[in-house]
Order: sequence, then structure tokens, then C-alpha cells
Amino acid sequence: MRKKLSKDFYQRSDVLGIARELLGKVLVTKPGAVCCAGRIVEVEAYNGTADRASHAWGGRRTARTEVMYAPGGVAYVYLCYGIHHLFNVVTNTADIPHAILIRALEPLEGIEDMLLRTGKKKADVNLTRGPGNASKAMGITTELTGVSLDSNALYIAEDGFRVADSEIMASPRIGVDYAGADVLLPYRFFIQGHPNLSGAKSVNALS
DNA sequence: ATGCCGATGTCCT
DNA sequence: GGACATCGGCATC
Repeated sequence: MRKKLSKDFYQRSDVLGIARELLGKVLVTKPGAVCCAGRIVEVEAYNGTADRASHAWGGRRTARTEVMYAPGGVAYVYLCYGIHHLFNVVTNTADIPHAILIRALEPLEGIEDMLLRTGKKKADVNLTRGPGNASKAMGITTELTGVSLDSNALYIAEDGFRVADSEIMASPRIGVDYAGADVLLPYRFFIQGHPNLSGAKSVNALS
């Protein structure tokens, strides 16, 4: 059985710990008549105003990023490169703009609908590999930004699946070369060896 | 297997 | 005008 994560889960201050705990949890959407579900296997933490890779670096605040300053437990979905809808989870309390990017999923339910939405012919590892692909497969668009994660249309649940600490790896984040020294921060977390992982398969630093 | 390129909304200089 | 939390296709090794 699935149990939705509570607001308390998201509103804690340790964004790195929350990111790690999201591995193995189940993301559920209902973009149409059919529920879709995928297990989270890769995430990246964005550590608020102090993090040069974050949209909220230096306290920046725009119409797009406003939702990052909301209390934790809502979705932050933004358009990347004008094309891809990237799904993030907002964490911490009001005015502390922490967020966690969901980068890859293992498809569990609604795979036929995922294929229709993505236009892919086969459910291979690319279906939900990478943040743009994962969001597209799950039917997540910028229309869902600001939506509470206790909504029936979009939530994250615990289903008893356990990820051992020894399976959890950390590495620098992907695609943030502009972030100065923060490029090197090991804020990407993933389940070791999982087939749906994005980025370089080979060299992945230990956590 | 690796690399370049185009698509293109939002934000920044 | 340029950069960007990306991806797939096509060219080349």
C-alpha cells in the first residue's frame, strides 16, 4: 500500500537528507483518466540562496521562482531550454527556497500512457531517464507548479520499498557548469547501478 | 561510442 | 543578445 508523504516530511531543514530519503519513494500523477507511477532513482538537491546552481541563488525572486519560497511540500515546475518541463519538490519552511530536482524514475504504472505522451515506441530505459523525459512521461507540465504534493493529481508516497544506505551514491550535479565552486558539491544522489540513471554511467563518486 | 547541433521560454546583462 | 538544472537526431570515428 502507498502512503502519501506528509507536509512534515518536506518542511524539514536538511535538504540533502530529504533528497536522499526520496530515493525509492513513488511519484504518482493523474494527468488524465489513468494514474501513472514511477519509483524515484535519481535526485539533485538545490540548497537555497547560498547555492550558485540554484534559481534562488543570492535571494533572486521572480514570477517563475516565487513558488520556491513557499512552505515545503509543493511542486516547482519550470521550463528548461524552452522545451523541457523539469519537476522539483520544494522543501523547508516559508522563505527558505530549497528544492529537489527529480532526475530519473523507474516506471511502475501507466506505461502505455507514458509511451503515448512521449511518442516513444518502446518502454526502454530512456522512457523516464533524465528530468525532461521523466516529467514528460508522467504528464507533468508547468501548469502544475505551485500544486500541493498532497493533491490526488500529484504526490509522492512511501510503499515500503527500502533502499540500503550502501546502494545510495552521491556525485556532483549535472549541467551546472556555470555554478563556480559549487559545481563540485556532491548534491546528486542516486541508486547505484540503476538502469534508468541519467548522465555518465561509469564514474560515480561514493557518498 | 562519441560529438555537434537545433529547439526556444525565462531571466540576466 | 546570451545563457540556461535537456534531449534526440544525425554525422563521424
